[in-house]
Amino acid sequence: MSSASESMINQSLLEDQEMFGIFPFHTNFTPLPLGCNNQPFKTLANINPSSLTPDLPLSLFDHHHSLAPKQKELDFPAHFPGSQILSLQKSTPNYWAFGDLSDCMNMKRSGDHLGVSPMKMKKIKARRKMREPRFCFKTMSDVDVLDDGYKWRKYGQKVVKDTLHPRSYYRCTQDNCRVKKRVERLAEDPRMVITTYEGRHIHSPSHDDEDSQASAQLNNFFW
DNA sequence: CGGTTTTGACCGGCGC
DNA sequence: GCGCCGGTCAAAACCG
Repeated sequence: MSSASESMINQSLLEDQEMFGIFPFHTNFTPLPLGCNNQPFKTLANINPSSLTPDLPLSLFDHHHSLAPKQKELDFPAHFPGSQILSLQKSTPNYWAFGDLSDCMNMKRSGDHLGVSPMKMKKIKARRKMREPRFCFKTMSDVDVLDDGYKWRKYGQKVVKDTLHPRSYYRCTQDNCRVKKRVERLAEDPRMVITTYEGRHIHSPSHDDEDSQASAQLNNFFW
């Protein structure tokens, strides 16, 4: 095993401990709650709003129950007119259900989303510990792949059981950036697109090389 | 010609 | 074990 892969493991462990994300989305999408729990997602920001373009608002999220010292809550709709909060939920006091789409869906399917047995939850946590940070959300959209400012290469497509629409798998095209996302349509409502992100970008979005100071500033907070 | 998509094969985890 | 299933690989096709 090379030292490179060792450092990759260390990095993924680090990333598991803190999960921040700035997620850009266009104003014509309608983010909706996933429905695992009624807990609203906290929105946080220490970003400079003037660095945001009107057609590409950014949202900053923290999936921990405690806030990082320098973060503060932000009224998103007011702060970014035309944009909407991505509504994401946590399933237990310190665990976010949206962190894993399949768990989320399993809970939903069983009709018992709050009643996950402690044993199962233990398993889920153990498994997740080894994973990159994740979150997912659903939007009403005609297009499958939402423009989030990053460049993606498709590396797979799969028909998942009991769904009509295939799931697509994407990887960030940037060298050494291991961020992945998957996109699928909801079987119950094909107007809905579910996007799941996994990992954090090691770079800012590439809206084709107009690399500004602002994006460099934001770099630390990107996925 | 280089980057991206397509698509069947492959593989590993999990439940039985 | 075995089979199912979701995720990934990789060769070929596609495309600008």
